[in-house]
Amino acid sequence: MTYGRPKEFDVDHALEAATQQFWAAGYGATTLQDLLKAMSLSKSSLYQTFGKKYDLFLRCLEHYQQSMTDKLKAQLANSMTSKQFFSDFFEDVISEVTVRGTRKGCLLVNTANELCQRDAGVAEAVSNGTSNLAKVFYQAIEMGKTNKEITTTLSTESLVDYILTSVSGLRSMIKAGAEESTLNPVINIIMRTLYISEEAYK
Amino acid sequence: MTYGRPKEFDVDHALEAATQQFWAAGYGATTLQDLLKAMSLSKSSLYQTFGKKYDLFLRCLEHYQQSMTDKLKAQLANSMTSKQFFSDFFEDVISEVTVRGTRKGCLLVNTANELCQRDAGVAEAVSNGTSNLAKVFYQAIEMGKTNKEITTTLSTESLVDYILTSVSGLRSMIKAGAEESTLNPVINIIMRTLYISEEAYK
DNA sequence: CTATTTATGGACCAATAGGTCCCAAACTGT
DNA sequence: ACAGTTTGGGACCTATTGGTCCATAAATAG
Repeated sequence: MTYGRPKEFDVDHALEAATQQFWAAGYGATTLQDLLKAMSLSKSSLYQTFGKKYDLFLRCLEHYQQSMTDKLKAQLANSMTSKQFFSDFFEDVISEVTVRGTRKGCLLVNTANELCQRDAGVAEAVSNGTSNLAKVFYQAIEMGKTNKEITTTLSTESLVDYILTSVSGLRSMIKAGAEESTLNPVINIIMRTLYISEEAYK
Repeated sequence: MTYGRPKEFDVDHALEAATQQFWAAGYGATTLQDLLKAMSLSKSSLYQTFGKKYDLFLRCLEHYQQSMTDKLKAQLANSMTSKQFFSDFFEDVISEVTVRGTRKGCLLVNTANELCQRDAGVAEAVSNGTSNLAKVFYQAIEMGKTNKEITTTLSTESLVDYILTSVSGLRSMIKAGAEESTLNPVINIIMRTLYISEEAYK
C-alpha cells in the first residue's frame, strides 16, 4: 500500500525546528541555509515535503498559533479564576526575559511587524491567529465577569483588544531589551485595570 | 578654501527620504536599489556621503528619533494639561490608520522588533531613542501630577513604562491591521487608567 | 588657465539568495 | 528477486545582494 523509501526525519519535529528558527530571526533574515541547519534536512527533502520557503513559513505560523492557543486553553481550563489565568499568563510572558537566550517575542506579533503590510497571505494568517488568541481571552474575561471578579461595564471585546495591545507592547519592550524590573510594574497596572471596580470611574 | 564640485542634492532631504524608506519597509527588506530610488542618488554619491547601508540606517534612526522627540516636546509645551497632551498624542497614533497608505508603525519599535537581538549598535540607538521619548513622557506625567490631574501613588517611571508599552502595543496592532473602531476603546482604557483617582484602588 | 579637489555615473565584483534537477539509495508489495 | 515508488545529497542555475573602483565632469583658488 505504502510504497517508497521512508522519510528519515520526523515532519512535526522538523516543523517545530523551522518555527523556532523563524521565531528567533524572522522571515526575511532566515535563509534557506539556516532552515536546513535548524531542521537537519537536505534541500531536496525540505522542498519536497514543505514546498518553498514561503509555504513553510505559513505552515509554521499555523503550527505556532495552534500550539500557543492549545496551551492557553489548557491553562484557562486549569485556572480557578480569570485573575489567576491572566496573572500566570503575564508571568509566562515575562519569563522570556529571565530565560537566557530568548527574547524572541511572539511570532505573530513579530510577523505582523515584519510582513503584514507587504503580504496578504501572511496578513491573513496573523489575523487568523490573533483572532484565535482573542477567543481564549474572551472566554477568560467572560469567566471573570460571571465570577464577579470583573465588574466593569466595558465590553468584553474592548477588554480583549486591550489585552492584545498590552501583550504586543510587552513583547516589543522585551525585544527592545526591557528588564523584569521595569516590566513588572507595567503588568501590575494592566492587571489592576482589568480588576478594578467600575465604581472607581464614576 | 572650499574646493571641489558641489553636491547636486540636499543631504537632509536625502536623509529624510532614506528614513521614510527604512520606516516603510524595515532594514532588511530595504535594498540599496530602494534607497537609491527613494533618495534619487547614484550609488557613489550615497556611499561617499553616508557610507554603507548600515551607517546610513543608524543616521536615519537618529534623525527619526530627533524629529519625533522635537515634535513631541513642542506639543507638550503647547498643551495646557497633560491629559490634553496624551489625548492628542494618541489621536496622532491612530491617525496612521485613517491616513491611507501608511501603517508604518514607529521606526524605533519596528527596529527593536527586527534587529535589537542581533545587532548591538542598533540596540543602543533604539535604547537611546526610547529613553529620549521616555523623558518627554516623564515631563508630561510630572506636569499632570503637579496639576493634580494625576493622583496615583504609582511612580512616574512606572507610568512612563506603561505608556511606552501601550504605544508599542498600539503600533503593533495597527501594523497587524486593527481598525480605528477597535483602537479607540483601547485608548480610552489606557487614558482612564492614567487619570483615575488613586482612591479607586483602595 | 592650471592645479586641486570633490561629485557623479556606471562598470564591475564576489557572495549569497531562493529554487530546480538529476541520479543513486532505500524501502514496499508481490 | 524485481518492479514500483519515494527520499535525499549535491551539482547547478539565475537573479540579486551589498559594496568597490575608476574615469569623467564640475567646481574653486591662485
